Amino acid sequence: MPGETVRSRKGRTTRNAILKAALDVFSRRGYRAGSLQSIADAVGVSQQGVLHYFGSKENLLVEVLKHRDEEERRDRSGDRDHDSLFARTIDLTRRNERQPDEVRFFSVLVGEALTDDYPATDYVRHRYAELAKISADVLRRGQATGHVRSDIDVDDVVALLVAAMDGLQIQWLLNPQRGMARPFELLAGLLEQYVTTDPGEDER
Amino acid sequence: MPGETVRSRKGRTTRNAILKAALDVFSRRGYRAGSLQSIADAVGVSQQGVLHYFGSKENLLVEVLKHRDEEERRDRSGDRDHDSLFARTIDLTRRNERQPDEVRFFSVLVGEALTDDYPATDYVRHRYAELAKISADVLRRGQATGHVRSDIDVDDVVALLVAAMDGLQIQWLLNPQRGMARPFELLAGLLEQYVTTDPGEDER
DNA sequence: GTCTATAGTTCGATAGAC
DNA sequence: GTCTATCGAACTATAGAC
Repeated sequence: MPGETVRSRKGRTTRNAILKAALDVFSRRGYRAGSLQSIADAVGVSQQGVLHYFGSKENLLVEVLKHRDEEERRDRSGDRDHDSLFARTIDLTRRNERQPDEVRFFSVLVGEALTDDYPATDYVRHRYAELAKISADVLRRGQATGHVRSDIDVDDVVALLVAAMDGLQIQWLLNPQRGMARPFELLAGLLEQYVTTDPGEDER
Repeated sequence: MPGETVRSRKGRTTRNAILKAALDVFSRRGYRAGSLQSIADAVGVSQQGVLHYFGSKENLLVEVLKHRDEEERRDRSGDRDHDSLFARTIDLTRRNERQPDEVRFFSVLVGEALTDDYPATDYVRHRYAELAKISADVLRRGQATGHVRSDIDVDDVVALLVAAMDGLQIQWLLNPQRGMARPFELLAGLLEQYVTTDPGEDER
């Protein structure tokens, strides 16, 4: 049925255009202050046209998050297993510096997720938990193979690494002149040394 | 004129009650989503009563920020000059763990400040610039007295320190079980060592 | 699939009585 | 200093025509 195919193709592209516009609007205004009308205007449809595809504003946010998750998984697929956690995270920082809209989208989202009655707080919490688990597992594998000291608190290291990335993103978004890379590489270097070096003599 | 005094006293306490309620509402809902009505309800006045004292919602935010700045200055007044930057920041972290509402207020505010047309973006930018300047100056004084290595980038160290604090606050607010102190003390220890230790032999 | 019309809220702000 | 009344704007969502 050619008619069906054409209609569904058109729906697809419009749907994708809405997803892209929604990311942009939510990035520039946040979810709460970003209106369906402004998203619709960016795509060239009516506000009701947006709701036709996604049912509600909240569901639109959910779909934007799913879409971003998929694209992130694609970005990360180039990660090499033998790279250290810190080398991988530096790569991520460099990639992020090339997509400020996506970084701002998440930074703004996290801020809103700290407030009450926010539809994506559970998503954000889950996202942090998952990222911490993946990162901690990398370090634990290093401990198993003897590449990482076994007397360090892996969770503290991971929390610090993730925190630095979040905080540097904020500073970078507020003042893009200074990049994120150098302070982050400073931390990565210190942590790399910290997790691999033997403890001092007083510990043995 | 006793009448005048009584009236003005009443105004003062109501005004302060509004400031306190506004911090609470903005902390739990953000500035944009936090309504004057909910602030008024918390104080026990009408929405117009709030506007009587502050003129506009935006001005109310400005006054809340001024009020917080003063209280912070008071908190910091106990800082001892001979403490290192890192010791002072650890103290700040511990103080912050005792006032989650204030921490959330600023974390949410910073997230909103990343969006367009936000009335406090300049304030937030200025706040970061000032904090960075004060912190960098402490390290530079250390360089002048020989306590801090002179071949390190002070700005990178400060950016990293501030970033870690911001990021750990986010994680703590999302999941209060794990405190901020331990990962932050890990960083403070690494940085303390980094800024004071001599460079490796390859540098001399 | 896209539109118009519109319901139903909520919000910040102004005017003016007491 | 605090209130009631009210305006005007913005927003999400539903109903239904084409």
